[in-house]
Amino acid sequence: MAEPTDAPASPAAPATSTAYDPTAVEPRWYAFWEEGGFFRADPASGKPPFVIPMPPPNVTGRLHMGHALQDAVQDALIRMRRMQGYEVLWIPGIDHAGIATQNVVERELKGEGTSRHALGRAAFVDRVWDWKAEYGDIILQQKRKLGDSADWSRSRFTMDEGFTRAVQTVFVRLYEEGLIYRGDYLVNWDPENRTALSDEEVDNVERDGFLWHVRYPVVDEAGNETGEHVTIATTRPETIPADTAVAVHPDDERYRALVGRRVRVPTTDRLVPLLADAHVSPEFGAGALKVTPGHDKNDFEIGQRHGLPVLNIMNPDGTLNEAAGAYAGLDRDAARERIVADLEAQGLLVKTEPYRGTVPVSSRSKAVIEPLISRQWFVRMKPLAEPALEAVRSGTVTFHPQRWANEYFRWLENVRDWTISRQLWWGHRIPVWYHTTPDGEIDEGRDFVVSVDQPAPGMVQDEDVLDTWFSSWLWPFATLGWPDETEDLKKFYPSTVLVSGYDILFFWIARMIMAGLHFTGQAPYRDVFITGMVKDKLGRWMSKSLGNGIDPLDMIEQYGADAVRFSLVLLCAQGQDIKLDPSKFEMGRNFANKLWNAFNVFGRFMEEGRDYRRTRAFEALSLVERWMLTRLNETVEAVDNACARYRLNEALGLLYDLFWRDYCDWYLELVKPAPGEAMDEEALALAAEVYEGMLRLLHPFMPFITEAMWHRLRPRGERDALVVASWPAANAAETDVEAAQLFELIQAVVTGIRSVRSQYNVPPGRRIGAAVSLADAELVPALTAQRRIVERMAGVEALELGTGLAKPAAAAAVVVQGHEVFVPLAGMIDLDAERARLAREIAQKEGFLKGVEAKLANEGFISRAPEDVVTRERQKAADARAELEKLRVNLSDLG
RNA sequence: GGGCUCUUAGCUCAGUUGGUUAGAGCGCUACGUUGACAUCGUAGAGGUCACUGGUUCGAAUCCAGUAGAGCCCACCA
Repeated sequence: MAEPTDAPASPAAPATSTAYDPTAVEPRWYAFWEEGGFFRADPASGKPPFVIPMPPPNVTGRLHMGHALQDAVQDALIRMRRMQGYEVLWIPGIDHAGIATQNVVERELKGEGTSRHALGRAAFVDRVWDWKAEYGDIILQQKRKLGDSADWSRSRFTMDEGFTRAVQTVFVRLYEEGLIYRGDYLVNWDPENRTALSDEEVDNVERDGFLWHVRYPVVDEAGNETGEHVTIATTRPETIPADTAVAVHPDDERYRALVGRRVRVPTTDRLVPLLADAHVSPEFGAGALKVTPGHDKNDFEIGQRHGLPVLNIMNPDGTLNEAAGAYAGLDRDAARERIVADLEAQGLLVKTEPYRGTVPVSSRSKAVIEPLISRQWFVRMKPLAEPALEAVRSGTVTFHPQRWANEYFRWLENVRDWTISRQLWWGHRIPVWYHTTPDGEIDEGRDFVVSVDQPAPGMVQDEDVLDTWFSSWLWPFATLGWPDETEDLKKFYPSTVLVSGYDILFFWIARMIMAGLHFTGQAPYRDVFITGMVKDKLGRWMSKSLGNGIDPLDMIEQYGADAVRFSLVLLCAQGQDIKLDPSKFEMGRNFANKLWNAFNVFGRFMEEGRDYRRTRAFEALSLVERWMLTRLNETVEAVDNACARYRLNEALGLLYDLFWRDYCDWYLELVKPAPGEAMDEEALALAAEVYEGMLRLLHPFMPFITEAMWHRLRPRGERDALVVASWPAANAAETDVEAAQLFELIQAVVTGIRSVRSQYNVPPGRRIGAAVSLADAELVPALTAQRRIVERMAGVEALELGTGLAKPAAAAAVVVQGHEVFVPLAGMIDLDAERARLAREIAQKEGFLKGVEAKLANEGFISRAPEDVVTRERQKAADARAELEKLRVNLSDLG
C-alpha cells in the first residue's frame, strides 16, 4: 500500500507556509483508510463487538449540519472503541423515504410535461429506481468527506431485496398475531399527496382564522321549525353538510328542555338529533357543538357513543363530493366561503369573530390535514408498547441524557394505533391479495389473503404501500440479515448505542425498540444517545425557505472536516441545541493549525526515518517532563470517564487544555532549544511520545490530521495506521502528583512575575531579578533545583529563594499560593518616572473620590436622587477607594 | 391544559454527586513577530450565576415559588 506523504521532502527544510491546509491532507488519508479496509467488521473476530446503526439518511437527502454533528459523535465513539480493541461496526445505509422521494421524481416528471399517472405505476417505480441509482449514493459520498469510518461494504437500502423480505415477514407475522388489522376509520388525510398519514406525521400549527356562530333551527315532531334555535360555534363551516347531530353538555340548564328534540342542519334539509354529551364545554361559544363524525376526530367518537351515522362529504383531493349537495365539486376553501355566504343570506349566521387555533398540517407537504373516513391498515400498538416500556424502565435500554426517557414513556403510555398504509407508489407494497370479480374489480365479498406471493391466479395485490418507518423500524437487525440467522446477526446484534436527534424519538427510536423486542426478543441497543439539534445563530431551525442553512460541505472546504467535527463536538453539550455560526469553526481550524505547528517545534530536529524512543525511566526525567506525563495520564483517565458518560464535549475540552495549555504553552516552551541549539535525543523522544499520546486521544475527534501527523512522527510499517492503533491507557506508574504540584507552584510564580513585568512595563527582553520568600522551608531545595524554569519562563536573571526574606527596596510584591514573590524594579524601569506617574494617578483619583464623597455627603442629593443613582454613586466611591489603595501600595513598593 | 428545557462575562456557551478566588472561545485593552504557530504569545479588564424565599457550616449547583425565552404533547369545536 502506498503511504501518502504530507511532510516536506526534508524534515529540516523550513516550511514556506506555516498554515495547515486540510484540503491537501484529508482526501488522501480517507483513501488510505478505505483501501486498507480498516472500517470493515469481521463477524469471526474474537473481540467484543461495538455496534452503532447509522440513522439512514433519506435517499433524497443532502448532507446537513445535523448529519455532521451526529456523525461526528458516532464516528468518535466508533473510532475510540476500535482503538480500544473492540470489533466495531458502524452500519450505514439509505432510507427509501416514500413520500419525499415520490415527490422529487414527480416534480421531475412535471418539468418534462408528464406525470406519474401518464407513466403508469410500473414505469413510475422504474423511474424512481433510476433516480435512486443516479443520486442515491450522493449523501454517502458526502459522509466520507466527514471522515466517517462506517463499514461501507455493509451499506444497506431500506428497499433492497433483503429488506423487502424482512418487511414482508414482519407484516405477515403481525397479521397472524392479530396485531395488524384493516378498517374504515377517520385518518389524517393529506389532500395534496392524497394519502393517509400517521399521527406523528401531522404537525399542529397555530393559525389565525375565524369562529363562526351559526343558528340551527329547532323542529317539532312533524319537522316544522318552531322558531327556536340552537347556536353552535365552528371553525369549519364547510363541514356543516356532514353534520349528523348537535350536542350540548348534559348539565347545561339552557338546553335541558331541548335535548331529545331535532334540529335542521343548515344548507341541507336533514333533521338531526340534539343530544347531550359530556365532551361539550358549556363555556365555549353558546355551549352547543355541531357533531360531524365524518370529518372530526372528537365528533367521530361522539358519533360512536350515540350511534350516529358517519357522512363523508369530501373527495380525496379536498373537493366536496355529491353528498355535499349543492356544494359538490367545490374545493374545501371555496365551499367554506359559499356556505358562509349562504348562511348569512338565510339569516343563520349570528356572528363571525377572529379566532386563533391550531390547524393540523402534513409535516411533509404542509397541506392542511383533512380527517377523513377511509379504509386503511393499522398496527395495534399497545401490545408492542408494553415490553418497550419495560425495557427502559428496567434499564435494559438507557437514555442519555436521561430526561428523554420521560418523553419516551409519555408517548408509549398514550400510544395509538399506527396507520401504516400509504396511497403511494414508491415503497413496500402491502402483501395482501384480493379476489376479483369477473369484470376485474376487487371482490369485497370474499376474504383477502395475506401473502408475500400471489396466492392464486387472478388475485390482485393491495394497491397501497407501507409507511417508510415500517421498514426503518427494523433497521438494527434487518441490516444484519434478519430474518436469516446470519453470522453478522449473531455477532453484531444487538447494537451497543444509537445516536440520534430527539426529532425522531417517536417516529423511529421508540418503534425500533418495539420491533427489536418483538421480533428478536432483544432490545436493539443498550444505550440511546440523544443529541441536540443544530439551529442557526438565532436559534431557528435551518431551512431552505429561510435560507439560513450552513452547508457542511462548504464548511469542510473552508475549514477542514477535522475542524468542523471538532467544533461541533465541543459545542454539543448534553442534549442542548447548538446555535451555529460559521465562525464557530475557527475554533477547530485554529486547533488543527496549532497541532500541525507544534510538531515542528521538535520535529525539525528529528532525522528522517529514525524512530526516537525514550530510554530514561520516569524517575530520571526532569520535573517538567514528569509533570507533562502526569498531566497526560490524568487526562487519559478523565477522558475515558467523560466518554463513558457520553460527555464527548467534556472529553474534547480536556484534550484541548492538555494540548494547548499544558503541552504547547508550558512543556514545549521549556524543552524547545535556544536559537542555534538542537534538542537531544531523549528530549526529542519524550516530546514525540507525549505528542503521539495526544494524537491517539484526539484521533476519534479529528481523524485526518492526527493520522497524517502520526505517520510523520515515526517510521511506520505498511499496515500501521492510527485508526487501528491502540488507545492510551492511564499509566499510574508515570503519574507523580507531587511533581505536578511543584510544577504548578512554579507556574504560579512565573505568572506572578510576568504580571508584575506587564504592570510596570518592563521591556520584554529585559532580564530582571526576583526573589521568592517561601512559606514552607521544605520547599526551598525543591524549588532551588528548578529555578531555571522560573528564570527562563519569566525572564529572570538569578532567582533568589529562601524563607522569611525581606522585601527589597523599590520592589513589587505579589502573593502566590501563600508565598511572597518580590520583583526589584530599580534599574529595570525609570523609577522616578513611575513614581511620578503613580503620584499623578493618585492625585487624580483622590480628586474624583473627593467629588463623589461630597455628593454623598449632601443631604439634598441623598433625599432627592433616585435610589439607584445613589447606589451607583456609592459603588463609584468604593471602586475609587479600592483603586487608590492599590496605587498607594504600588507607590510604596517603589520605596 | 399537561410536561420538558433554558436564563452564568459585551456575544456564544461549559460548569461533573453542594466545597478554595465561578471557567472557555470570540470580542475588548496593553505589550510582543528572538527560529513552531499572528489561525500566535504574555498580561489584563469584564460576572448581583434571572428574581424571591428556604435547606445547609457552606448554594450557580438542592427545594419551593415568581418572571421571561423556547420546545414537545393534548379532543374545547
